[in-house]
Amino acid sequence: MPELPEVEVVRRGIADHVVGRTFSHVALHGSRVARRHVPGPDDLAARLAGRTVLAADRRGKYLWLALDGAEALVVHLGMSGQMLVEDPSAERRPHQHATFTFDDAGTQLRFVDQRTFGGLALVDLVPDPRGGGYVHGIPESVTHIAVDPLEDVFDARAVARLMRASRSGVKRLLLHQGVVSGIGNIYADESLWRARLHGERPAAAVTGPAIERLLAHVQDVMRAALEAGGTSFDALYVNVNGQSGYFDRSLDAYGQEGRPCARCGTPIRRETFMNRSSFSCPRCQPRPRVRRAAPTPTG
DNA sequence: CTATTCACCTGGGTGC
DNA sequence: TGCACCCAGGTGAATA
Repeated sequence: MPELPEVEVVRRGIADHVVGRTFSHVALHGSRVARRHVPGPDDLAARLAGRTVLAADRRGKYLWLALDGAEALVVHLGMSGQMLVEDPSAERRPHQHATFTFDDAGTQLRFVDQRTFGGLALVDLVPDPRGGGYVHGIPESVTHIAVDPLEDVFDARAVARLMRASRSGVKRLLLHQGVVSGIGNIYADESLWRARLHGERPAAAVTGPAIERLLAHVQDVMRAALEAGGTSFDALYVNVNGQSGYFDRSLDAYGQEGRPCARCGTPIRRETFMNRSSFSCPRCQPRPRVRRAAPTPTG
């Protein structure tokens, strides 16, 4: 599943191939891929033709191509989206929703997405209200997304303060893209394991320094995953050349149900949380004590 | 206002 | 072999 490190691998791959090139023709296959582009798919395809790519940028899990004319092609990979750089003569792939052809007759850019949770939109570029180092600004539709842990302007103390002001548990907050962006289920579980915190611990009951340590683990695990080319369990996540990352070999918690904890040997448990799975060590990450709002009447 | 739940989507896996 | 069902999960609209 593409979380920040996987999207960053894709961004780098795209940047190498498309920055400085000009679209000659964009074909959208079906209308769903452009459902977030309000004027519709025909408008999107028409307005992309002739535009030059100035940069490939990213915040959290949002990826965009900054274009001339102060607009950006925003790409969200959803759960299964891929951006592939391929020869125009290559056969069209199953679930290929968009084909970007350039005026130099070189490689094509293709958007492939099996589950179609991802999508494309053309959005105005505006100054970043959060002060990130984006030369071309950020898409207006990304302004509600928080700074991600790998940005220079990431402020762990500020995020810890925000988290501790909430009544939610730490995992729910890690997954909230308006608090800190780029974290999904995999890196949330990995960071919580490293920090020895159960995800359902109320953030308000964790000390500020402990939250900051948790966020430092988020940064560490994401940097390590990036170095390994990202995490993938199957062919759904691939880089622009169709290759898989291998960080899944380094996971300590996520997907490790029944395997011994690398610290203490206790079998990793799987719990249901927010209609998803959470993986943790029962010994290193004890569940929080259940707190009652009021004493239970006894008879 | 905040917090939580649910719809969206498809292929691979499993149980009968 | 077939078929029903479950599961993965990021996002944002809907709901409490």
